Amino acid sequence: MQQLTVYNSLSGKKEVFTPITKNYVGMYVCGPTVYSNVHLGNCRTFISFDLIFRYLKHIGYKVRYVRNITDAGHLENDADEGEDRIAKKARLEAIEPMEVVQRYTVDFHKTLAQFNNLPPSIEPTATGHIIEQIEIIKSILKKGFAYEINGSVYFDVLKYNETHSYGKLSGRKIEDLIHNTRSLDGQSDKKNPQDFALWKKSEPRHIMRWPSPWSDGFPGWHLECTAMSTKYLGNQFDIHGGGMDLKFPHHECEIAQAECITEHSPVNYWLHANMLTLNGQKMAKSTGNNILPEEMFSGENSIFTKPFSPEVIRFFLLQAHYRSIVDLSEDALLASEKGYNKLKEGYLLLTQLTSSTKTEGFDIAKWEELSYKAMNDDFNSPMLIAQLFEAIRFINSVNNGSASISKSDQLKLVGKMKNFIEDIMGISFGKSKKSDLNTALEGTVNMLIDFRKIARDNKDFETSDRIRDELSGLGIQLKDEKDGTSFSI
RNA sequence: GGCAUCGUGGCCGAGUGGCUAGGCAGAGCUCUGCAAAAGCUUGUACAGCGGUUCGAAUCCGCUCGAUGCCUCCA
Repeated sequence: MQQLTVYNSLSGKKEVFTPITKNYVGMYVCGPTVYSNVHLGNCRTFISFDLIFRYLKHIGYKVRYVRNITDAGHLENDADEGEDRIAKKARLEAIEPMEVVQRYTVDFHKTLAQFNNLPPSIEPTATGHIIEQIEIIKSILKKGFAYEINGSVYFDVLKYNETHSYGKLSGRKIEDLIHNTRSLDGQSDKKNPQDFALWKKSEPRHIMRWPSPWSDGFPGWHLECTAMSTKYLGNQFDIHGGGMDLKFPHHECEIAQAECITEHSPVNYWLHANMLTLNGQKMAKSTGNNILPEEMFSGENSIFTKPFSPEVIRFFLLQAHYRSIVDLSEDALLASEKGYNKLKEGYLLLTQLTSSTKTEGFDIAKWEELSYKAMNDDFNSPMLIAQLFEAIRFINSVNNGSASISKSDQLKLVGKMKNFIEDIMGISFGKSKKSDLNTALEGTVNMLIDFRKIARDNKDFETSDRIRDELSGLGIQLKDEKDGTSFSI
């Protein structure tokens, strides 16, 4: 087995992946803020890391995958004017904050399940780790890298930068930050605009609040990920992932928070999934440039002329590398849908192939090697898909009689294809699988095929075409092959 | 303005210093009663301009363009 290499955002290079503890991987991925329905752009990131999680497990690692739920602590504007996002939404809808959290957490889980994502090993919530966050703030204060003003605590970026390097993940220099950080009007307690909140004192109207040594308030956003990742994965762990848009300032701040206490890098490999765009622009909750998965599945949206299934969308996303920007367009989805169907047909055909004494026209060992090579090269799913289509071409050739496969190779290939398609890529073929047809309906279609054959033998093409066309209208496609007629849905 | 990433054939999208990515669409052929499906054949693409090199789309520089981040964001 070749070595796995991953692109580390911290070094800007592909590096050989070596876990801290042999055979074990600790992976933390920043989860969603649950104040609205998860949109398709959010899903892309989680599908990307689902691929990574699945592959790490497949090649034998025991993976602890931690993905948080942010249910408190997101500042909406600049710190001092900010209010908790969850709380604001709750007030607008006159319900409890935790009701908002519950509703959108359920939506999040349901949506990811539709995309066939595996659940993470641990899914901690920010509100469940207030105590841990307070402890970290105490440590940072003790180290002298934070200061308290009016009940709020801020991280002192300039002070930290004197002995550490703030900006090493995103390639920023502190001077540029000082020069470029927008200073909003209003009475900020912060010493410097680039400082960030560790603890915020709640205003009286604020519903979500917890007691702390400094004030009744709530923790800063960056802190929760530090608290939850280190609690479950240790002060130093293997992989930290998230969307590209979190690189700065969120992940940069996480590094600062952890390093100023432990004096070593908290994360060995930083992995960032790139954005999904719509009309060439990043999808975002705030701008309204987004589409919900449910709107894609149902077709009830103003962007696409037809619905697309979760399986097709997942396949579409995996056809691009996780580090490239993908633009959502009807043409691209349509092409993927056809490709997905071709893959499905070939995959289902494989088990039904008539085997020969030996395999000709395909080198399964070489094919398998190239397939793993693709995934070992920074999880290159598009290249793996290209390999899958090589196998599909071979399967179709066997079906046509221009290639052959032995019984043992057939069994072997079935297993490998299942590994790559279902286990690693998480692609399923949903309800349209022919085996899911109930036997009565399948028998009926086969009966119609028999009648059509009789008609064709009698050169009654009017009848035979009518059977074919009407079945086609019902979504059942007949395929005349050398030794009879088969069908697919 | 600063930082970062990217710019590949009709569309989507990998990739490497010299060897076919793949999918969709198109063309021709085979098969077929006709189709569809499938198979075979077919596309001299790598933003522009310089430079390094025996050789660059792949390395370097510049120009142009796009996107992301610099404020919450997957």
